[in-house]
Amino acid sequence: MRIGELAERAGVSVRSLRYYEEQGLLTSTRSASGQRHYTDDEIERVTFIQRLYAAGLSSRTIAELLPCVESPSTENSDAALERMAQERDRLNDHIADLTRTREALDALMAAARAHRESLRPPVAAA
Amino acid sequence: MRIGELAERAGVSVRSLRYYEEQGLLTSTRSASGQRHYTDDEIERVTFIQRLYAAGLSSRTIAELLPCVESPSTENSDAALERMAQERDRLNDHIADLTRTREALDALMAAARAHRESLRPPVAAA
DNA sequence: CTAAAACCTCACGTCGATGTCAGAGGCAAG
DNA sequence: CTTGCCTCTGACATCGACGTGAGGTTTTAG
Repeated sequence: MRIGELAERAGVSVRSLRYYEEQGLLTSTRSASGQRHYTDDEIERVTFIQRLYAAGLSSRTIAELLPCVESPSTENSDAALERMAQERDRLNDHIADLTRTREALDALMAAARAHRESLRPPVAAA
Repeated sequence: MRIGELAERAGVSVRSLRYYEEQGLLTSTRSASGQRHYTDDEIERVTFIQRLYAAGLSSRTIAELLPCVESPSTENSDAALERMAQERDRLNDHIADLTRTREALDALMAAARAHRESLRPPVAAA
């Protein structure tokens, strides 16, 4: 498929796909006229890239991890696996932090609701 | 305390504190010469602001929520509470997404390790 | 009193993932 | 062949939370 179709099916912009290629996250075969062509597998790859971006990884970091995804355990595997564990730990810490923040928001909302109910007469719970 | 001390105790830069004030997230009393002064309470407020930034909220969104923190249930409380619930939900979704990503990373690491062990002779687990 | 350190207000620089525009070529349908 | 849509490269624009430096005042330590 060509770049437009991949973009639509993966739910990203054409611009982003070209950017991923520029960053070494994605490859494409070129037709004689220079147009990029992709296989269906690339859809999954793109969504995974998006997932890593959403997890706060940079292009450079993703580029370090993806070879490990492609071909498990080549030469780089040792370093890549360590890098991966490191990013997993960072992500884990981040999740814990966000969870605490969510709890803080919950507490604030509970306090606000309680305060409001202390003002209005306690009608049947809406 | 003055801005430098608050910055150090809250673990942020002086620049950030001025920026927060510019965005309406933080207030300060000014001395005759124009220097900012803060109370101990502001430390907690700043760390909470940082927490919200880490949760992916923008300055503008934080500015909408903080009044609700300051004085629970003023006039704005109804809209602010809804805004808060909305952000909590967004955060919740984000946490779920990150958790899935963490699981994906775990799976990848497990696969890489398994692949490696299938090559090297199964020595005693290091 | 004096020098160092902290503070003030602009205001421009940065970084990373994308948007967007320009100018040119490719490809299928009528 | 032409019309219209897709694609190409290249390059500048954007946005948000700061970093950083200039140029000047205030506070503090000796």
